[in-house]
Parts: sequence; structure tokens; C-alpha cells
Amino acid sequence: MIRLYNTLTRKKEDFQTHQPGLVKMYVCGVTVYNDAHVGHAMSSLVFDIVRRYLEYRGYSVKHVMNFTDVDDKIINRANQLGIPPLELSNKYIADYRQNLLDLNILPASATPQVSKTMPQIISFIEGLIERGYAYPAANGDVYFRVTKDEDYGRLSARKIEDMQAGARIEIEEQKEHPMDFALWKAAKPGEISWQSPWGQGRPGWHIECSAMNLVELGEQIDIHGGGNDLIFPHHENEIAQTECYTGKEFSRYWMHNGMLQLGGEKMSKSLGNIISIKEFLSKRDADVMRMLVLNGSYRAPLVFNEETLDGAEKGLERIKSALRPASTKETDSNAESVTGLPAAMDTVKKAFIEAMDDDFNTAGALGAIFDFVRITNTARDAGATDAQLKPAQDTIRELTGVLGLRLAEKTGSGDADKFINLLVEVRAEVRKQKLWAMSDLIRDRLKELGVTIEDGKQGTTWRFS
RNA sequence: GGCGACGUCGCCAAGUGGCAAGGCAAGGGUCUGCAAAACCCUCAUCAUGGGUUCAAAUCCCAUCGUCGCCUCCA
Repeated sequence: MIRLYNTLTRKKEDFQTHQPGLVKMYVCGVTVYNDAHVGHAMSSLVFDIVRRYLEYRGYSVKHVMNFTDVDDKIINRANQLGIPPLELSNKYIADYRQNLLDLNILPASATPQVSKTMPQIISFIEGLIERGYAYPAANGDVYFRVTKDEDYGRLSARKIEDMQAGARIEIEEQKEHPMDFALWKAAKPGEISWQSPWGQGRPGWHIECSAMNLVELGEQIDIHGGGNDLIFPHHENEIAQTECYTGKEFSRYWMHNGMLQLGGEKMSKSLGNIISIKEFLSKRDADVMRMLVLNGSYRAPLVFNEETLDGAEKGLERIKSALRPASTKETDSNAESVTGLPAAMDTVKKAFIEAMDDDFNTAGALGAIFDFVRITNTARDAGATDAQLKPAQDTIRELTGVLGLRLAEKTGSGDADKFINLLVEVRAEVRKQKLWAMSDLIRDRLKELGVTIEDGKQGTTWRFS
């Protein structure tokens, strides 16, 4: 039984879907007006892992991720650049799709956009007005009436009165109540806009997700996800809108990932402490970012710095060490560590599932995998054959695959291999003659060029590093 | 100021009532011409102070500290 932490109840709960075997999952994507950063990557990775694991456990997952492509910031940026807002957002949508591919994140089942959901957004707002949960203001805005929603504040565990105490909300005379939020914003002169019953305008920030959810997944979904900075107001407002519109429970489970920390602070566009995904990938392998996420707990803040990244990279190397071929020395297929492999495979799978079932405890799952890596390496050292190693290595591939790790060996540029082999051959001759200085020079120089040489008992092996 | 989450070895981190996983780093060893890799060994009583319990890192209270949200935000 899978258990997951539900922000709504602040507890771990047994996972049960509305329809047997099918998971409807909606994850808030990005507002596309700039390069996405590694914090966005974290969120997408977290829910990619959730999806992959649910699929591993036999569910079919309908995974929807939206693009918010109509928004103040997009309009501002487009104005600065002197291009149409949708041209700007389309560029960044294409970029983000590429980022996700590069990060080995499975494509969502659907990726709706605000600009393409306008009729449904408008009819959604009309429905709320009809039911008395929203009202048009004199200036052409439409607001949601928070005081009409008894449950308002349930997700973020706060009361309307408490929030007003914060008093950072601008009092707008257009609103009946300071906490009321915009469903529809009247267009300013020259701004991109759509025709509506309330005049030219565009959607407020939260309504798009409610509408796209309804379009893509229906009235009730199983998992709604996103960063924990979205809990309030975004998700709170989504719940309010959707549940007031349908009269039904919206999402059964709410999952929120913690924030990525850079220098002890949340990485965010407004703080400016950003490392873009593109920039990251120019320096490190995608697996490193994923490993960093896996090593932590998705709900907790993630420490992102050179030290933790190095640790993640080394951890990957360690897992890969188990995938190397059998040692070339004499085999001993009957060693205890070799004959024990099948049982250990069984153990690691069980431990993996047990950890992952418990609210996607990836750090615990990795612990099990690392234990098995050691067991596999011990078997190799003891003389296991490739045929004996194969099932163990397949197990590692299977489990790390569920986590979305590629574990690709680095490769050179095609023809390099034969020249490297030649150098290794020459070096073997040199070593026979005990010309150690020359031998070490070749090894050191190759190392500088990204080729690691290791002298084993029965010969020398090399790999790109 | 209000609300929420959290504080486990040098770093990252699992564990939520029964003698503290794992990774990185560090030290010692096997192997090696020397290395590297792999393997073996060593390395924490869980922010602080109270309380509940036969038993607490795990439950309760207080204090200190960190982070997030309350304004755009994954």
C-alpha cells in the first residue's frame, strides 16, 4: 500500500484513486517569460519520480502539466523586448520542453496553455457568478467572493482574519472584501486581451488551473502537485474556485515539494539568485541533478551547492561501479557472496518498494540500492562471472530506472577508442620494461584528457571520466 | 506581527516509541611497481531545558535557531 503525505490533512494517508488503476495527476508548471531555473527542475523531477513510481506499481498515470502563458510578467517582458506576449511565451514553452527532455523527464500526457483555454475559463467564471461565488466589478474585473466559501483557508491552514492582520493586501475599492481575488482582469489600453461578457480582458492568475484541470481531467482528480510556495494563494484559490463550481471535492491528495536552497535562501526569479537549467546542464550531467533530488526528501528544502552536487556525482559513480564487467581474474562461481546474489536481489527490491511506498522515500530507496551495489561489487571481487553478475546488474538498472536515472557511461568522440587502445597497448609494453616514469606519464596525461586508466590483475581497463 | 514546516556525524540525509540506514569527506588496511577502482575496518545518542513512558531522535510543553508563506514565485 502506497502512503503519501497530504498537505490538506498534514498527514500521511493511504493512497486510493477514484478509479482503480488510474491516477489523475495535475502538476503546476511554469509561467513562461524567462529561462527556467534548477528550482523548476527540482519540482518537475519530483513529480516525474512520483509518476514513474506509480507506473512501476501498476498504475496508469494521466499526468497534466500546464503552461501559464498569459500573465503580467509575460506582458511586461514582451513590452520591454517589443514583441507580442504569446511569441515570447511560445519561445519559453519550447525551451522548457527541451529542458524537460534533457533532464530525462517523461513528457506529460497533456500540457494545456491558458491562451488556448479561454472559452472554458470564461464559462467557468460565468458559472461561479451564477452560483453567487463571484461578482463583476464596475471596472470590468471579476472577483471571487472568499467570504462565501466556508472552507476557504483549509489547505494553507489559515483564517481570513489572520491574513488580514498581515495587512499587506492593498485595499481596492473594487473589491467587496480585501481577500477577494481576481478571476478576470479588465484589459489596460494596448494590452493583449480576449472578449468576455465583462468586456475585453484576461484571466486572473488562479482560474486557468481550475479550468484546465476541468478540461483535461474532469471534476475530481487524485493528485494535485506543485512547489510549496504555491500553497497560498494559488492552490488555496484553485480549491475554492473548483469546489464552489462543482460542489465536489477537487483533488484527493495535495503534494508539495520543498524549495531548492541556494546560499541558504530559496532560489527564485524575484531574488535573482538563479542558475538556469541550461547553465546547469552545460556543467553537469542531468543525472547529477536528479541524484541530488533523490538523496533528499521531496518535501524538505534541498541544499544546492558545489559540495552537495559533488556528493551526488560521486554517488552516481558508485552506483555505476556495480555495472562494470566481471573481473578478469580467475572466477569462483561458488563463493558465498556469488551464490547469495539472487537472495540479495530479492531483498533490495523489497526494501526499495517499502521505502518508496512510504511517501516516495527516495533517500531510503537509494540506501537499499547502495547496499546492493556493495554486495554486487563484493561478488565480482570474489570471482562472479558476467553471466552471474547480469541479473544483479539488471536489478540495479531496473530500480534506478524507476527513479529516472540514466547511468550512461561517458563516451568519447567516435574514433578516439582505437587511439586510446593503442596508447594502452604501448603503455603495457613500457610497463613490461618497468619504465614507470613513462608509464605514469601516459596515465596522467590521459587522465587530463578525460580518460581514466586502471591497472587490474589481468590487464588494464580504461573509461571516459 | 500571523500561519506553517523543520533542527540527526565535517557535509547531504533515512529513521516518527524498543539498542541511530545510506552517500560524500576523513583515518587505517587488502590489492598495486606506484596509483586508481573495488573490498574490509574505524567514525554520531539525535538544537537546549523540562515532562509522559518499563522504554523517546521518535509523544507533550517551553526556549533558542533555520526556512517557507502571508506580494509574483516550482
